[in-house]
Amino acid sequence: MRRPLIRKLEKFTRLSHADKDMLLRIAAQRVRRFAAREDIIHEGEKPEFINLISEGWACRYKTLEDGRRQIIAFFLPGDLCDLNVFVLKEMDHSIGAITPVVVSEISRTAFDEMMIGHPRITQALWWESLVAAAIQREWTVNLGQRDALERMAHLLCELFIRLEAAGCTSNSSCEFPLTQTELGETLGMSTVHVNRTLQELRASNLIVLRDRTLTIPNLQALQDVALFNPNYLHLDREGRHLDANEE
Amino acid sequence: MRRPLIRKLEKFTRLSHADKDMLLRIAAQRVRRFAAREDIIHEGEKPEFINLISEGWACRYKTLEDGRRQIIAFFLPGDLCDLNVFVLKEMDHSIGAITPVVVSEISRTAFDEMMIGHPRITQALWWESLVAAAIQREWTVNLGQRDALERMAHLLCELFIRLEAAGCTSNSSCEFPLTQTELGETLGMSTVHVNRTLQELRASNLIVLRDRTLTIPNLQALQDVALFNPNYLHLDREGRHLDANEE
DNA sequence: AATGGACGTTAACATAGGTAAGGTCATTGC
DNA sequence: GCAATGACCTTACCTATGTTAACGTCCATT
Repeated sequence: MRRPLIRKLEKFTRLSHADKDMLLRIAAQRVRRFAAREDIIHEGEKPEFINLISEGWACRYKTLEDGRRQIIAFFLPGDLCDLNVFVLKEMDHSIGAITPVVVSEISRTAFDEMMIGHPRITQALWWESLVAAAIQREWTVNLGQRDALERMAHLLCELFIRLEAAGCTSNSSCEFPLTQTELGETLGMSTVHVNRTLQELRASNLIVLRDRTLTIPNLQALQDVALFNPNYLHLDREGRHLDANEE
Repeated sequence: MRRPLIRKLEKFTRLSHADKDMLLRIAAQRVRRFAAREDIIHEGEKPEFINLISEGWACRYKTLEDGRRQIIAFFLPGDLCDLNVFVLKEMDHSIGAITPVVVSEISRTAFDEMMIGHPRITQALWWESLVAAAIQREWTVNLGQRDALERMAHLLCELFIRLEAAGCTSNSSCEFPLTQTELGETLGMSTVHVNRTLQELRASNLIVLRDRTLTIPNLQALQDVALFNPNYLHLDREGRHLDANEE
């Protein structure tokens, strides 16, 4: 097992054996599987669990009355849905599987237990949720200011770096299950223009994308095209905040 | 004093006198004033406090290397910056005043104290931060899927309803200090097109905007143009989650 | 009263990106 | 084997929005 969550959290802080055991135990408690394209939670439902994506890709999305769909976020292996979601009465959006997905449901009690007994995990989870918020903000910038080519390049950089943090890349390649339609729904552009844009990135040798595999031969070059600044992912380990709970 | 934070939190839950006193006391501890256009926090700084906007409007924003600026969020009276911000090493964006602004700085200790002694407040603050996240998601939808007219209408609906929750409206009017440039930086469009779009909304009698005052004669009509669904603001009091901490 | 800046407005023109339509290729089911 | 489907790709055409450049108004400053 690749344990993407642990792998990712360790980008931020060191976890003890007890911490890691706890995380593994919680992730094993209630496991559910979903087929590709299936909804994990529907808009309007009352959330009962925090969902942890253990395997596969999922997304948040919202659909307007007239059918337009916007993908709001991607969940990659090791990603969690909102920690505090219990506070809300109902979901204002849906979460759907992109590939076949394995999800661990974390109950409120299990979560509270963990918060009390494992301050290191708690802090790491807050970090992870702040990073998720930072990503959402960066998407706002992406949609508001960047043109199609920059936007696409930016998304690819972000996904690649996040996959790397979860241990889901090898060299300069990763699995890339998104269809051009989904890319369009993410970046606010038509599939036709997604296609044009991908062609352009291919022609400049910035990406190789074939058979659901993405290769980025020169990440820095792609970042330059995208005006990509990775600071919002807060991945530098120095960022951790050492406090009295230090073991 | 209008106490916009208390007013807003009471949209979600009932607060005891002790709760309200606590909030007032914390808000009075460290007060700072900023001039219009002044930065409250710069990208790159280490955040030391949670900022509460007591009076005036502020915004989060990010600037790309080449100067393009995107406003990522607005802070209206009663709004808080990220609760958990202490966890991060440095700000990945800036916060700037739009109007002259009064800010209460909340220290980590004050915040922790409050979390321990006032579970009702704690819960209400988590609610407020989940709503902020929901707003950010809705902005993603706005920028990704809606055209200029819908986008503008949507923003105006959201701001008006949020101001209402903070007690900053009278009838169908509110102060509206944003310049057309700032609207453009928010909605990802040129100032010229902002102007065209506002003209169009005026011509349809959907808004009156003059002398920094916005009037929305028929909010429902504006919502219809915007495909605006207020559920993401989670303002219905029934939404509160009553748990063992009930007093 | 003159100057300058911030903001709003308008017009003429340019273009990024949308729409519609249709084609290829692989996969699946009958 | 053939129809149906879904992903991808392409072309031709069209439009929403950007760009540039004027110009007007209102204030604050001198």
